[in-house]
Amino acid sequence: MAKTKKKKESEWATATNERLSEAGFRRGGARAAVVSLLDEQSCALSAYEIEDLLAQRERAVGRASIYRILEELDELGVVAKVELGQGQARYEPVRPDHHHHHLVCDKCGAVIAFDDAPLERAVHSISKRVDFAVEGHEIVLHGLCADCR
Amino acid sequence: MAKTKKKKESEWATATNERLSEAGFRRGGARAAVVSLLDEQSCALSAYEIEDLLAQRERAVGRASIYRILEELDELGVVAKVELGQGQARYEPVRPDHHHHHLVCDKCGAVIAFDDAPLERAVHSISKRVDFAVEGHEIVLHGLCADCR
DNA sequence: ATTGTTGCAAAGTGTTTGCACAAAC
DNA sequence: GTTTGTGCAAACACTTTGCAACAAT
Repeated sequence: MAKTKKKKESEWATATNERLSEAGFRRGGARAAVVSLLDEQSCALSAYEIEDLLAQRERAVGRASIYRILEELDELGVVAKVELGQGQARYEPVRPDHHHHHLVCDKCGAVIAFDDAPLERAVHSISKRVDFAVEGHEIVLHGLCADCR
Repeated sequence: MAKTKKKKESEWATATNERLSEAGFRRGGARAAVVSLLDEQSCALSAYEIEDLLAQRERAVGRASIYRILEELDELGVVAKVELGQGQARYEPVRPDHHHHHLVCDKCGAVIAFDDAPLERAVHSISKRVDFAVEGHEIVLHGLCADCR
């Protein structure tokens, strides 16, 4: 029993790898490392955070590759790019049953996820009302987190 | 009767100028031009759009000054800086009675304002529920506008 | 062997900062 | 006359692109 390195892979990583092969991508080491790291995340990471974490824990991946891979994953719809008003983008795995939004602390930059059914309902009902083909939405609440308050 | 240049100034510009004096700012030409331009806007402009419009219509203002002025106005709470996921910030006058959010076209970049009471209610109720001092919120719906669809 | 993938360095874009001069008080 | 405001250019931070080497098929 020697498989020490690989942690169990969740549904997201499995589905993502499947989508990647379907879309004709080859299995590259850098992409595998990014997918594996994202798979462990429940919330959004910035490209720099991904770079640092990969350098420490899995396998160093060049910054350009990280951005390229994240863009591919975003286009495939398996990753969501979110802009939380911090001057940088964040990326998180899309798990259809774990849709959520973010609280951002204006002091320390902490990002906290939350979800809310009435909010989703309100957004859905707006989507039907406007002369606009709504494909997605992003909701950011900002203020001070419990620690900074 | 020679006053050809000055258009009528709305409540927002009046209130903003008042806030500026209260806060100890002097009356500078660049800031006056930015305030006057924003005063005419109902929706958000980027720093570059502001620069271009000022160069054409009112009085050219250096880019650095524009950013500095917008930051001051944002800190005074009379301007809102909104990040719509377009890789640049946008700025709009804060009119308490005209709170709104944005639809962003992913194809042409168009920004359209909308408001919705149930949505605001949902956000307000979340604010009370979370362990976080919510100070503001930003809601962006993205997709395709009527023209691009 | 072919074609996609990766890393490096360079270029790009939006924003901020340092500093000297001009303007407001 | 002192202090703040402004413009320019340089510096910055994040992201994208060009290209040569590498790996997957």
